[in-house]
Amino acid sequence: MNSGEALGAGGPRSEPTRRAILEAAREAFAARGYEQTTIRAVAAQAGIDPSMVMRYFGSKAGLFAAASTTNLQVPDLRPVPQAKRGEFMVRHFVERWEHSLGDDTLVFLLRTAVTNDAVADEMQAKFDDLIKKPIAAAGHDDPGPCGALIGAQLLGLALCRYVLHLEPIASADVDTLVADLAPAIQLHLDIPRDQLTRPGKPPAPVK
Amino acid sequence: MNSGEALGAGGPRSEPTRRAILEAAREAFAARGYEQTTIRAVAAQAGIDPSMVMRYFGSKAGLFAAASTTNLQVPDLRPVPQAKRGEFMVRHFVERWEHSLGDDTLVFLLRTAVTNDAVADEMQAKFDDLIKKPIAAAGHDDPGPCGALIGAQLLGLALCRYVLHLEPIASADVDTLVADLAPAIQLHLDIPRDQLTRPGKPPAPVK
DNA sequence: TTGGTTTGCCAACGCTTGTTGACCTGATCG
DNA sequence: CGATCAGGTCAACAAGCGTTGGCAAACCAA
Repeated sequence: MNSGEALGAGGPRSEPTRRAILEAAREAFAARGYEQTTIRAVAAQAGIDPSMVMRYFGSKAGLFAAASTTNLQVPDLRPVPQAKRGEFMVRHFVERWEHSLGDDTLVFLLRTAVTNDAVADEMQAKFDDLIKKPIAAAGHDDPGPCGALIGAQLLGLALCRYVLHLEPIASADVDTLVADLAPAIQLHLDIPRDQLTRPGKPPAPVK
Repeated sequence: MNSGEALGAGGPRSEPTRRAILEAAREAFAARGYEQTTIRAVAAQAGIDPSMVMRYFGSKAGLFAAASTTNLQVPDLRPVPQAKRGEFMVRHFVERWEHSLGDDTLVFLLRTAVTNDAVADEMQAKFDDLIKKPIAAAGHDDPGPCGALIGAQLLGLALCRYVLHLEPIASADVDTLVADLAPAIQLHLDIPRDQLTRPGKPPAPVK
């Protein structure tokens, strides 16, 4: 939209405020979702005036876009032996999620992706990078459907544990979770995909 | 809060309007979530005045509560042979979700449960009835963790297919989905749970 | 010291929201 | 026929929202 990034505050002296706003924004977006989060509340949490948020990020949407750029850590499956890749993936994501509870990135993304279609698209791209690409790089035949199935399972876990607080998943410890989910993930990595998620397969309606 | 349900319109002549409001409300809540849905929009869709919604349901929260009471169909696993129960459960839920796209109950619940804690609690109770109870009735040893894991997987599927529109899950046909997910569900039904999700197991920290 | 730029606060704008109360209308019933 | 009353409309309220423009103070280069 805008070419020059002509936002109000660009000087080096404004960095602390900028970071305070972003931190408050991420926390608020994670706690209450996009619509329910108010610029006034973010500004109050950051200890400055609401108009400052506008000067720094242009609009509420701009603030959200700035707050949702995250540095993701992509797992490398290649050195992991085939039979242990399921467990490795589950542990990788769950441990990252556990440690990122400070900045709330995951809940923040999940809460908003569900309400906001643009964020949902962005999340799809993110999951392609995070799941399908490593699977493809590890030499899997069909990373598309396989990655989607694994992604669905991990997202379901995240949803139940961090957003819905569904017991006993919400209060299980990490090792238990990994032990429980690893076989199912491994199954999707191992299973030969002769008849599975492919467009245009010969229809064989059971009913 | 109120003891006598003293809402404005209770006569039999108001039934069509009441149903029109509820249908419009479910559609709107499913499409846009709780906060984003306005009483004015619901009223317009139902072809009446916003104040009528207040007379019928008291408040926006009351409208939501009325719109979210649904009749769920609990699967009966007992006549299904053990080895086919995974496939049966996946098919049962996916087919119900596919056919309920007319009234949007599922998306409606998912969208709101993510933003609204009270709805999340309600959803947990609903999933207990829908998943854990049938598993327990079928004689499973440990329906709690097992049901939660299956629930997480099914919720992940629903989230990816109906809310996030994650490809290729979003546009896969039902039979493909069932074939893909059934083994993983079956795995959770079959697996012996010696070391799994139990509180108070001896801690064996890997790290 | 001077002068311009940056950082910030304040007060207000226009708008939408949920909600309310006064008024109309048409069916029902004595 | 006239009274009654539920079902429905209309206009307005107070509150909260994102957003804007003006103005004070702090900073830094000259």
